[in-house]
Amino acid sequence: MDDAPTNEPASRRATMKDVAARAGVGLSTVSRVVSGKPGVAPAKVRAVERAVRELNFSRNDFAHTLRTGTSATIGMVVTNISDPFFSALVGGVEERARARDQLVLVASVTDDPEEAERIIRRLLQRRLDGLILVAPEDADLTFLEEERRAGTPIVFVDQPPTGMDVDLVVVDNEGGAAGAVRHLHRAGHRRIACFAHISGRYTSARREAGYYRGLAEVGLPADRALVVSVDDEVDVCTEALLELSRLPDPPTAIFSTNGRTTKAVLGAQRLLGTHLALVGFDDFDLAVLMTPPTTTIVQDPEAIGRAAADLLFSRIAGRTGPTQRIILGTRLAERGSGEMSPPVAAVPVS
Amino acid sequence: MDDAPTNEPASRRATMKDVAARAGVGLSTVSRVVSGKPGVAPAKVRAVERAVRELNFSRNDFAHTLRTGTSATIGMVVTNISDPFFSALVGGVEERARARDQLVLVASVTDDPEEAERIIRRLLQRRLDGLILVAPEDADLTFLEEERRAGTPIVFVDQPPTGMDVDLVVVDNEGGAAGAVRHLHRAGHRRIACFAHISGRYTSARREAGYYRGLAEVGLPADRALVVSVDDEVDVCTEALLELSRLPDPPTAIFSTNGRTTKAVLGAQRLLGTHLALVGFDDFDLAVLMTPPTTTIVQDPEAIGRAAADLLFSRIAGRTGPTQRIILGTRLAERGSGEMSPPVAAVPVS
DNA sequence: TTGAAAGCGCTACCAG
DNA sequence: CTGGTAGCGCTTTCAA
Repeated sequence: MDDAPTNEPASRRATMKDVAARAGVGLSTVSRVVSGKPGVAPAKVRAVERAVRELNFSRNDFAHTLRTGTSATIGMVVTNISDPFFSALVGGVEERARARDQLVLVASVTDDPEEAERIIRRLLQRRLDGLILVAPEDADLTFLEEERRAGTPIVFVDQPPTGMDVDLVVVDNEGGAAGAVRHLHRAGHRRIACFAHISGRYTSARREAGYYRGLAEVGLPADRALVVSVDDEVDVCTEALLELSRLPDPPTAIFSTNGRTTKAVLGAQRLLGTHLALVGFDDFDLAVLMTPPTTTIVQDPEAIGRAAADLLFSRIAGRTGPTQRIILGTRLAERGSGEMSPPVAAVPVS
Repeated sequence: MDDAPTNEPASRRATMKDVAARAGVGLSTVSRVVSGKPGVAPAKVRAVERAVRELNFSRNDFAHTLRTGTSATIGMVVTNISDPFFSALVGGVEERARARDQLVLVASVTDDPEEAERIIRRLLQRRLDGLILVAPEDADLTFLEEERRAGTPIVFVDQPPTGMDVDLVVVDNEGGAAGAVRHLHRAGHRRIACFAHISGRYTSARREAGYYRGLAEVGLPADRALVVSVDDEVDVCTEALLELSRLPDPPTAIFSTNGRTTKAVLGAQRLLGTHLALVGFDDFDLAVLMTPPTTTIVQDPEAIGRAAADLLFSRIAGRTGPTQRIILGTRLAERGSGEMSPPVAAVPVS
């Protein structure tokens, strides 16, 4: 019946004005206390803090950002958040952002380049302090130049956009792939096939290039017949495996250019009952539980994320100068699947 | 020397005022065109659109939100974005949000309950339209009640907060676990161990309860000695396995309460060379490539995400009424690891 | 040390 | 149909 606060109605959120009224001080004083600015009498500080607590006040970030022009938020765009590689990447960025008390606005886009552009534009409307981006293949990202000029730092990860000079964090795809080939050669293999992901994404292409470089390094001839284009489907890999087996001089080992392809090859080999040696780019969870355990080229997605975040924050902090590209190394995790398989059967001599 | 735009300086971003000036119309007209409101002369619409393009204008979302009070953004808090389960969950939410042209602000928190509260508060300062939350264990979330009363819809997923009546989406943990036990019983197992995750998180506890229910359903006695607490470490699981094997009447099968534990058990069995039957809650990528392929209780994290998003959006749209809890079913993916292992060796009779 | 007041860029309500 | 104008909640001069 009276105006005592009942429980139901969605009570409007408290603003600084409310706090000021309650604490019996001016609006500016509240602002100063809330943002931790010095030069306020201790008594008033206490009064304000009490009012804040009582009113459950929390500053409206939108008003704050509108006024100051800085949002304490960075954006991140990945092509597929469900992919463990990308989610680990986000994890690395999150970690660094948290340390700086920044929020990360993550958007996951599909392969549709138009949609990617729409989402990125949406993100940018947020007047983010900066942006970390896995460039969607085929997307026209030139509008981002504009954005960078307007003052939003942008860092690309995993793969660079075409035709732009940008801050970038990638791994040494070529070096890693070459190392895989050297490893297989050392194990005695002379016919090494390459399963390249058909999409021809930047990383696959670099890794295929590394495959050729590795062959050259160990003095093996490059044979186009040994390079097949596949995707992550087991069927497709099975088909490719079959075709390879019909070659006059079939391969004894496979290098696969990415994690999903490696898993598909594993599935195909199981289906076919074949046991070609295998080294795959990208580590995965259960590699060690395969039979035999799968040797992989390991990259550290969290480290990539951290490096990208560090680079971005240094730009946000005002570092100028030429664009920077950071190339992270890879590591060979040797687990046995690269070895020459025994000539006939797997039955050990007892 | 003159004021022609050179390339270097970080040119201030265009505002509606700039667009209005350029197009020779009023500010309100620009606002109308930009937000697609009807009732503007076609000629002016075109003029504004041209100016927008020329100035590369994009609406400042902060000002928009400040004015309208709605941010077209929902928040999502997960405990570990790098976990494939949670990233798939986010993927499901993203999918639905995208369809509604909403952005998702994802924050990943650690196990530290204080930090979780800080991050959630930060998120809430953004005046989000709604929040989807995986309740961090042990965190005191009562301050969220306040928030809900202030009008921010909140949906919990995967596990409910303690002591709050909330909108919720979970899977039928108990039913799934009971199904696993029934499956093992059907395969002939009479001594079934349960590997429960030590943290005692909600899901593990529910699944352990389901294990007991399953035993009861098939008329098997509950034996506390068969229930062990483990984490995701291979060592710990190895130890547990060893201990179990020393029992006078050792188990012939294992039910494991979550994906990470299942993988650890797999690793432990490989280490020990044991081959107990195994059914694990949570599916994983390479289950089919294990030897034998691992039978799992499958839940669909993307479906959980979608359901949570739908529930949230219906609240945002104004649906009132009692809280709703949605329980999603699980599915048994039978792959062979639940079968009775052959009495002696795995060598087939030729 | 403090409060009043002028906006940040936008929307929505006016009167025309 | 259109433009002027009053704020959304906050920060930041500027005087007092």
